[in-house]
Amino acid sequence: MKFLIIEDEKLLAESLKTLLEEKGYQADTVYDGITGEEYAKLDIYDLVILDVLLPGRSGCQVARNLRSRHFGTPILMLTARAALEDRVEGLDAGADYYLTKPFDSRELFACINVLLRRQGPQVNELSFGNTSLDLFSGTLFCGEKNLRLSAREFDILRLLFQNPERNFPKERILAHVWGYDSNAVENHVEVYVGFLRKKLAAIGSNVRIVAVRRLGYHLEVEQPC
Amino acid sequence: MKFLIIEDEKLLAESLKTLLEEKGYQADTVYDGITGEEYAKLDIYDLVILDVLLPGRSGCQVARNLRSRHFGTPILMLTARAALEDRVEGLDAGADYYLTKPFDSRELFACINVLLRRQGPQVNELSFGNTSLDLFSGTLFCGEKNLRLSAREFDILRLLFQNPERNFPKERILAHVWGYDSNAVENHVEVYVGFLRKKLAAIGSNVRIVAVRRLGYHLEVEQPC
DNA sequence: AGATATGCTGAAATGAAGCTGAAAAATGAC
DNA sequence: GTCATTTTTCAGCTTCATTTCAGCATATCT
Repeated sequence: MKFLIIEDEKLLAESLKTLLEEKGYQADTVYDGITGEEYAKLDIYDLVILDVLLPGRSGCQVARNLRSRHFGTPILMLTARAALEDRVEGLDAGADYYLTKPFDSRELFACINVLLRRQGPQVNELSFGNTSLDLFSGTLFCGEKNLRLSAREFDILRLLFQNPERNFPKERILAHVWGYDSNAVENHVEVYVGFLRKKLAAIGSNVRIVAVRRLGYHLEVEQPC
Repeated sequence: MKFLIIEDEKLLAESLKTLLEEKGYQADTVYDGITGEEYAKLDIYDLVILDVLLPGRSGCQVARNLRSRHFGTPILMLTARAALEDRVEGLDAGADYYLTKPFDSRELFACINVLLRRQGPQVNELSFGNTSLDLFSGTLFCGEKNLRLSAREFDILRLLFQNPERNFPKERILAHVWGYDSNAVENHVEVYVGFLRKKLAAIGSNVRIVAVRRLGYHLEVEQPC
């Protein structure tokens, strides 16, 4: 679970990061709107904490830009400005919750829980075709057979299982699984897709990982002829 | 779109109902927690507006009971109690937003929009005629049939679907899809338009790609003769 | 009508994107 | 330390989306 904190008061940003890390979350901090928007666009975060008053580009503008590009991650907007107009503007810009400084850490965590909870009920198993992926054990099930996946294999397959029909470019898989700043190359994804295809075949799954050139990978259920 | 208002101040409940109906929503009002919970369990509402201080059963208790039964409808909690403890308790109980009375109607609608915005699966598509283009999967849908597009086909058709009636000169399509500095020639566009016309026909679409000499391509819905 | 420009199409060539097997390196358990 | 497993690297191979091209069709102009 990884958070992005966009907040120019470095002291507050760092104390937020510390708070989150104490709860076992990861967090990246950036200090201006333009950089923040770049980071958010990587689409590797589960929640964005966004200040309104920022150098470079206002939080509202950042939210609007992101939402216009169908950015789906929850945004928690944070600000000292309590005026009604600001709250309405923030929410209309695409924020999912508006919290006024100073706030209590319990309230912050209550909000975070709400936003993460709304991401859909906590499932512990994803299914597609005749196959399911156990999220706790990282095990692939198909009928009686099952197979343990390695960490990387699991991360990739979970991403695909979450949106089976959607195309995930290698670039995005790299950012999601290896991290945007890693020096992993696209061939890593190809190799792992190879591993996963073998494992799917080994348990007799009818799920296929299909490559669409330049657009990425997605899942399909094999059609019986 | 139907709302449930659980609020014991009848005056406020009715004015909320009126406000919502002015915006074209339907709303039912109930005045105590126990009845409210019964109504909510019908699971026919798109959003529940829930007061905290209620006769019969508190709003927090209602929310907790509902959430423990996997009640998924968004809950907007409404109250005069602004204390931190109350906000945290309300959110932890399962509310999705906590609004303090007195509130402005603009703020109320901003919240409602936030809560309704997140409903439904993440679908992102452009439609024209009887056909739609899924932007996540690069798939063309028409009735039951669907077809995946290649990267270039997808880029071109997305451009056309974004402004169906507008003419796009080949030169502009080249710049947009192949890039300004590419050495692609106009025949590439012609060839791809050919591919796309075949695919549109294959799924029975009534969308035509029409060429206007010198002006470019645009979309039209085929008129039945 | 004839000439010219523009758009359409099927088939073949090409090359970048993706695949694979094997080996090396890293990690972690014991 | 060993051994097993996972991850990374790499070079050669395959394949299919893209490109190329030649010829045909249709619109526009003189």
